[in-house]
Amino acid sequence: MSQTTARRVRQAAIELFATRGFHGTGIRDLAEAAGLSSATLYHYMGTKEDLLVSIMRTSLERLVTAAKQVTSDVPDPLDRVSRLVALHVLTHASQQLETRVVDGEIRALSDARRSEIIALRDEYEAFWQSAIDDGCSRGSLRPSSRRVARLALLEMCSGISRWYSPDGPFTLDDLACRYVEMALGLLGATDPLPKRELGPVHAVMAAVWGD
Amino acid sequence: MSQTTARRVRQAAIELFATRGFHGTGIRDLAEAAGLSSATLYHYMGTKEDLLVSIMRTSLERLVTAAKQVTSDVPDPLDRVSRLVALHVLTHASQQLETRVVDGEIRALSDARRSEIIALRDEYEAFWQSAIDDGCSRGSLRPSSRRVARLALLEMCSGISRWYSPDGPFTLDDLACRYVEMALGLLGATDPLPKRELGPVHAVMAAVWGD
Amino acid sequence: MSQTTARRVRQAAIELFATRGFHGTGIRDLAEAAGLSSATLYHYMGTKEDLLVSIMRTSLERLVTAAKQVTSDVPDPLDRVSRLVALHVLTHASQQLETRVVDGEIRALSDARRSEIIALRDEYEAFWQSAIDDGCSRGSLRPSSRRVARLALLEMCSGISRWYSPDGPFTLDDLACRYVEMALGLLGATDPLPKRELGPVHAVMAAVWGD
Amino acid sequence: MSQTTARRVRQAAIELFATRGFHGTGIRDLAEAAGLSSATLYHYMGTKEDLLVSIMRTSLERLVTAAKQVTSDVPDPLDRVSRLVALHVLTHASQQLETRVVDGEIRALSDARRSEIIALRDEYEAFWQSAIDDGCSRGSLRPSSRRVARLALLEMCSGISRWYSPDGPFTLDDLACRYVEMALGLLGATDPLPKRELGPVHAVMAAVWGD
DNA sequence: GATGAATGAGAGTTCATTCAT
DNA sequence: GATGAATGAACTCTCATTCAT
Repeated sequence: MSQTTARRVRQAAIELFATRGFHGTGIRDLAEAAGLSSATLYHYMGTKEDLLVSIMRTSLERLVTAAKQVTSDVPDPLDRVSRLVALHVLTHASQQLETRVVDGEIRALSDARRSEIIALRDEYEAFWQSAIDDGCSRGSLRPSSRRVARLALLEMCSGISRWYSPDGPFTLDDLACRYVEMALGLLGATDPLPKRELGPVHAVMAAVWGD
Repeated sequence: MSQTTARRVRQAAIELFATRGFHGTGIRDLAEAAGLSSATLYHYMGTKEDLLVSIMRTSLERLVTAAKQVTSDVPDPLDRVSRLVALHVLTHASQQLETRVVDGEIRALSDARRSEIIALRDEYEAFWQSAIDDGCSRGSLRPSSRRVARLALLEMCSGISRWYSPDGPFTLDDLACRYVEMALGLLGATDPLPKRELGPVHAVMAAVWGD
Repeated sequence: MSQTTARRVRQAAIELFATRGFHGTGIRDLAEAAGLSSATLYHYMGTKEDLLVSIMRTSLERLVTAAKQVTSDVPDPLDRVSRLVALHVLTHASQQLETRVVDGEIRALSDARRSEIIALRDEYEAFWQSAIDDGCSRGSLRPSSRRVARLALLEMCSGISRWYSPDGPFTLDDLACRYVEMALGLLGATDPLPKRELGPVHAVMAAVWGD
Repeated sequence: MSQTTARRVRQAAIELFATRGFHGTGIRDLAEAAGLSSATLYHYMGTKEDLLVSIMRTSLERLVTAAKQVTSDVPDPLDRVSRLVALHVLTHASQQLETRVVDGEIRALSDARRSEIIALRDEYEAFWQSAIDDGCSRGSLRPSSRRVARLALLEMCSGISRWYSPDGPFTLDDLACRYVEMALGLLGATDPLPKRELGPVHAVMAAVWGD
C-alpha cells in the first residue's frame, strides 16, 4: 500500500470533510481530489466512516499526548493553562482543517464510533479542567464557574480553526500569545502576567507532529 | 396554508438541521418529523435550501434588530459590549438549535445564497466591532488586537449553543452574567466591573422574539 | 399503491428469480421487467430480500393451508399421500416458477429470514411424514426407510417444476395421476391401487389459490 | 503451476458455488477460501465462468464414462437401471457439493457454454432412457410414461445431494440399495427383486474417480 | 390541503478482471 | 508464482423533487 497515496487520500478527506462536511462530501469527490478512481479509493480505506474515525483518532491522540507532555511536571497551574492554550491555538491554526473535522463532525459518527472519539476528547479536556481547578484552589484564578470557564475557554480557542488564515497580519506565535493573554483575563487571573515562553510547547509539537 | 403546520415544518427543520446537519437530513426525515408526507412538505417550503435560508435569515434579522436596539443610545462601550454579550448568550442558549444551524450550516449554502446570509452576519458583527473599537479608543478596553478580540469573543459566546442544557445548574441570567464577566476579562477591561443590568436586554428580546 | 403494479413487480421477480436466481437478478433487471424505474420499484417493496421472502412466505403458507385441508378428516394414509402428491405436483407444475424460487433460493436468505422460511417448509413437510408414518404403521406402505422415503419422494415431486412444460404431451391431471402411481410404487404400497379422485384436491386448490 | 494449489482453488470453488451459488460467490471469497490473493487466483483459472465450466465438465465426463462402463455388456435392463441408480446415488452423496454445482448452476452459464454442458448431461441421461426403454420393451418395467419416469427418477436420485449427510444413520451402500428398491418400485418393476450386487459399480467408480 | 406514484441522478460500496513489478 | 494497485462497470438503495389526482 503506497504510503504517499494513502497520505493523499487522507489529506483529500481532511480538506473536503473540513470544507463541505462529512455528509456533504461524496466518495467520488474524495476520489477525484485524491486523483484516484472511486474503486481504488477502497484500497486505502475501509468505509467512509472508517476514514473519518481514523482522522479524528489520530488527531485527538496526538493532542492528548502533547497535552500530557506539555503539562507534566509543571507545578504552576497558570503555566499549565498557558501552555494548553498555546498548544491548542497553535494546532488549531496550523492544522486548521483537521481540527475542524474533529470538532465539527462528531455528530456524523454512528453511536459506536462516537463514544470512542468522545472518550478521547474527554481525556484531552481533563487536562484543561485540572489546570483550571488547580488555579482556583491556589487562588490564582477566579472564574465565575470552573466548568463554564473550561467550556467557554475551549470554544474560544477552538474557534481559531474557523477563521484563521496564514495570510493574516499575525504570526502563529503572536496569536498564541494573544490568546494566552485573553485566556488568563477570561479566567480572572489575579497575578500580573509575565510573558510566557512558548519554547517547550514548540518542542512538544515538533516531537508529536513532526516526522 | 395552515400557519401551525408551517411552523411545525420549520421547527422540525431546525431540530434536524441542528442535530444531523443539513446534508445529513433527508427530506423524508423532515416530513416524518413534521408529520407529513414528503410531497406535502413542498406546500410549505420551496427547496430544502430555501428552507435553510429562511431559517437563517429570520434568525439573523432578529439578531441584527435586537443588537441595534440594545446598543442604540448607549454611550458607554463597556455597556454596549456587555449588552451584546448578554443578548448573544441568552439567544444562543434559549434558541440553541436555531443558532447552531445559523452558525454551522453556512457552508451548505450555494454561493448565491451564502453571500446574502454572510452580509447579514457581518451586519450583526459590526455592532460588536464598533463597541470594542470604541472601548479601545476610550481606553476602557485593552485587547491585544481588536479584530482577534472580536473573533475570539464571538466564538466563546456562540459556543454556548453547542453545550448548553436547560438541566444544568445555572439559570440563563446567571450564565449571561458570567459570560459578561469573562468577556470583559478577555477584553482586558480596565475599570472595576459594576454589575450590569439585564433588564433592557430582556425587554428587547421580548419585543423581537415574542409573538 | 396500485394493486396491479404491485402484482407486476411480484410477477417479474418470480420470473427472474426462477430463471436467473436471486443473486443473478439485478434491481435494474427487475425494474425493467416490471416496466418501472429502479427507484419506483422501491414504492412496491422493501429490499430485494424482502421481496424474495414475501414470495416464499405467500407460496409456502398457501401450501401449508392446502396440505392441511386436503388431508384433514382423511383416515386412509394412502389417500393422504396420494392427495399430497397430487397437490404438490399440480402446484409445482402450474406455479412452476414460484415453486422453483421457494425450493431453490433459500440459501440466498440471511440467517434471520431463512429460519422463518424453513419453519414453514418443515410445517408443510410434516404432513408428508405423518401420512407416510401412518401408512407404515398400518402396513399399507413398506418403504425401506420412512425418512429417506419422504426425502426421495419430495425431491421426485418437486423436480417437476424444473422440467415441466405446458406444451408437453400430458395434461396436468395426467401428470398428477402418474406421479401418484410412481409415488405409491416408490413407497412400496402393498394394496392394489384404485384410481384416486383428484376432485377434492382441485377444490382445495381453487379455494386457496383462486381469487 | 503447483498441482496442489490448483486443486485447492477447484475445491474452494466447489464448496462456495455449492453453498452460495455461482452468482453469490465473489472472486474475493474464492481467493480467501483458497488462501490466495484474488490476483493470484488468475494463475490457476481463466474467468470465473471458465472455472465453473471446468468443474461441470470434469464431473459430467466422469459420470458419462462411469455410466458407459457400468452398463456395457449388461443385457438385463433392470440390472442396468439398478447400476445407474447406485452409481448416481453414490456419486451424488459422496461428491455432493460437486454434483450440486453441476445440477444447480447450469443456468448461470452463458449460452455458448451451456450448450456444451447440456450435451454432456444429455449424453449421460441417454443411458437411463435406454435402460428404461429396454425394460419396458421386455415387459419387466411398466412405468406410466417412459419419459416422465426418467425425469422423475433422476430428480429423486439427484435430490440426495441436497440433503445427504455423512453423519446420518445410513451407510452409502445402504442408501444406494434403498434407492434401487425405490427406483424399481417407482418404475413398476414386475419381477421379484433380487438383491443387486454393488461390486461392479464400486469397481468402476474407483477406476473413474480414484487417482 | 394532501398524497401516492413516479423518476433521473447520485449515494456508498463491490464486482470481475488486468497488469506492472 | 505471487501480489499490490488499479479500474470501469455494476451493485443495492436513497436522494430531492414533481405532478396528477
